[in-house]
Amino acid sequence: MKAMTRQEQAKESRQKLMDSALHLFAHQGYAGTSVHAICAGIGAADGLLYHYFPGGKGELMQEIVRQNMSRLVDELDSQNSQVENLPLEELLEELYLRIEATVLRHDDLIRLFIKEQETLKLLPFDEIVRLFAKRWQWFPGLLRARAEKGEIRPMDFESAAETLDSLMLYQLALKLAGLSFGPLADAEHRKRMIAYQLSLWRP
Amino acid sequence: MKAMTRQEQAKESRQKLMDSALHLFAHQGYAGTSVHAICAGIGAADGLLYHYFPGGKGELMQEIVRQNMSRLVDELDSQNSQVENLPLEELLEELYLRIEATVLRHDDLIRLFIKEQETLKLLPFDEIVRLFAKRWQWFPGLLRARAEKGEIRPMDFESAAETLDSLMLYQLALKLAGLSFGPLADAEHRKRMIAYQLSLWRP
Amino acid sequence: MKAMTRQEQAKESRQKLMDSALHLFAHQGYAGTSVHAICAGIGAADGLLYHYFPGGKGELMQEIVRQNMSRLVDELDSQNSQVENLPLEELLEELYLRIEATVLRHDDLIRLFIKEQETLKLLPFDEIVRLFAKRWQWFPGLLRARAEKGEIRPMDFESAAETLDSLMLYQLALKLAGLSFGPLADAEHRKRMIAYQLSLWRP
Amino acid sequence: MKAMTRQEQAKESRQKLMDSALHLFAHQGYAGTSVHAICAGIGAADGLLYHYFPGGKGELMQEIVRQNMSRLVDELDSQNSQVENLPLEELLEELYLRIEATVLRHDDLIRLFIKEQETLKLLPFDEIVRLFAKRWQWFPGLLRARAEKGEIRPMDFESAAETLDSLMLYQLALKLAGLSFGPLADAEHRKRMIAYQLSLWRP
DNA sequence: AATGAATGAGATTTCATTCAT
DNA sequence: GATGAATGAAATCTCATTCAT
Repeated sequence: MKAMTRQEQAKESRQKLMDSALHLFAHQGYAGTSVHAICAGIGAADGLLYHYFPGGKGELMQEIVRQNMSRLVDELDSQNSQVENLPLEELLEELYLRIEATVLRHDDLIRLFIKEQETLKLLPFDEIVRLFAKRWQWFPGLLRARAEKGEIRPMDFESAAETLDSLMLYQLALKLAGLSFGPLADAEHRKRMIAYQLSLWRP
Repeated sequence: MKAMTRQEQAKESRQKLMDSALHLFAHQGYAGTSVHAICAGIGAADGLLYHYFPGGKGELMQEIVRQNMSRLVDELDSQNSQVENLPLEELLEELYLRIEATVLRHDDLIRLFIKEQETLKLLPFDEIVRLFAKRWQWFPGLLRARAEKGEIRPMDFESAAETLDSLMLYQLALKLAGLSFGPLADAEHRKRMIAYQLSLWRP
Repeated sequence: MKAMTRQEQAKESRQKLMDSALHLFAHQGYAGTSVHAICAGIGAADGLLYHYFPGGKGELMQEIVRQNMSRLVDELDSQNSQVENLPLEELLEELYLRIEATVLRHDDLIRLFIKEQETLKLLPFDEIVRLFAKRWQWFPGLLRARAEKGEIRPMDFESAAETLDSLMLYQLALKLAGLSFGPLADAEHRKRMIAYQLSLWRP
Repeated sequence: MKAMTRQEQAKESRQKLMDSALHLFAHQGYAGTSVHAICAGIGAADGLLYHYFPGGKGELMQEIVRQNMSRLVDELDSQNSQVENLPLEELLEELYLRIEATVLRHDDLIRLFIKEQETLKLLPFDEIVRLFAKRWQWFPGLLRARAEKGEIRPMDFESAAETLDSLMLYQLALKLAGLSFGPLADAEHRKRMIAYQLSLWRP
């Protein structure tokens, strides 16, 4: 391993603290996580946290949300590329897999939002609204395009898109909760659900 | 107010403590709620909690989950009566409204489960599995019956039922989270979603 | 069982409380014993203690010491009768056995004195000094009488009596402490110790 | 006062807490001593105790017994050196004075054992049995050697040693209890008791 | 950059005591 | 005579935070 400059060390310690804290906050909640636990998690003394986050646990929390949220937004933003030409069946499957991968990669952040809903107030709301608006335009548009090609029949594309989104998110929620009996849980079931949707859409 | 025997008063105090605690736990989390806050919530001294729950906050939590869960199960159990003969459109609307009413009535319990997922371990799992199994039989069966009457066309009824359930629960989740932009949120939108589903199902 | 008058019941409850408390005080100390434990010990509610001892735990303690101490003094007072004519060997054995029986009968009171030495201040000191003075006269006198009869040789009878007393009390202390390896613990050992003393005293 | 490293200061704080606690436990009992009193005793905040003894009062108690007991054992172990050649009279006096000095030096530990007999369970029993065994060999052996030199007559040396031990310990117990009227309490009395024993032993 | 001793506010818990029933 | 619900003061304990090293 290369020797580290002071600056690099500092950056690493800071990041480790944030990671340790995010994990603990996600699983035990903000109030349920002690500064001591966070520091012990990276083998450091309690005081160190205040070196990097003079505002204490609260400031640490804010930084965590800011940093991780911006990563998540970036990822979601570049999510829909290069699927538009797939056959519809594969496209739906691919969409789910991508969301699932993203959600699982940001596991702890999402758990944190669920556990501590006040943190939602820390979020850049414009950003998020923009994301949703984008999707609500993109997904129905994609379905409409397929209808125009005759692949599926005309219908209420917004409602169709929402139905699929709800199915995916509901499924992911079950997964995060550790409940295994949701509809899309395994490939088999997922394919069946997709087939069902497609059968209804077929012209 | 009627005169109360001492026993009744005791029971009421105990119940008030549980209600106060459930509300606070649901909104601030278990670790974020102090015994003092719980007791102050009913205008009692801190010590009283230990009179009724010698095991402290922990025992109180368990009792809350036990009691409220059994109420919720009872309610869900008797949920589907007297809807079977409605026109399909009204039936779907009625189903959603019933679930919504139940969920909102058990608002705090459900928030508690979401915030403190460990509490799920306190649950009577057989009971819950039974509930789900029952619904997974009942709902597809109902759709099948309608198909036999020619009201809708034949299809994968299990998948159809799951799709509707996911739509409803996803929607309720958004509602609990205070996010207003979900598909079924207002009557208008709800009717549109239902119309969409029915349009696909129509023979 | 005969029916009890109110008065008898009251007396019995009061006495039961004192017994329960003495036992607990003796084993867990005054500070380590809760009013609740005392009452639970006789299957009564906490409030009852204040019915009989309005001064609370403190008054109860005083009453206990007063009552039990006066019983103990009475017993010690009538302790030395009818031994004076026994052969010396039997006499010494008998003396020990009597003290032992008395001490074990007042087990809890004595433990209480040991644990809570402040309680000694509650004692009627004249009474106790009188007791000791009496014994310090009686026991050496008895030995002197035996010497005059030629049964043992002349010596410092006060010191001899003290030696024997220390032996007996030391032994009893070990017994109360649950330590089994003291000199007089079993009959065998006791006889040997007595034989040793007599061998020294023999003319 | 010399400058102290942080480590030394920490050690000292820890030790001061133990000393403060031992003293209070010995005089007011474990249950009768509050954490606040212990900390106030060294001018520290209450929380400090938990820094050094995360297990609280209980752990502190254990550590106290462990540490002080091992000191006491060490001292008792090296107790009998350089007395063996004294004239018997001086030897007996010296033996008592040594035990007395040791006991008074460990005053608080011994009071603690007396007050809280459960602490006896925390002791290293092998160690203690070894100590007693050692003394039960040494003391009678010493008397036997004197008999062989013709200084005293032959007798049951074990019983003789036990008698003396009981006399000494009984005496120390009275002293600790603050009762002044025991046989060895003052030099005068002590000499008389020793003279009495020697008079019996003289050939 | 990092430590961990020390603090003190506040959380949890225990318990003697009161009093209406 | 007896109960046990309720109180509130004090005890135990936790924890975020500070700061000297």
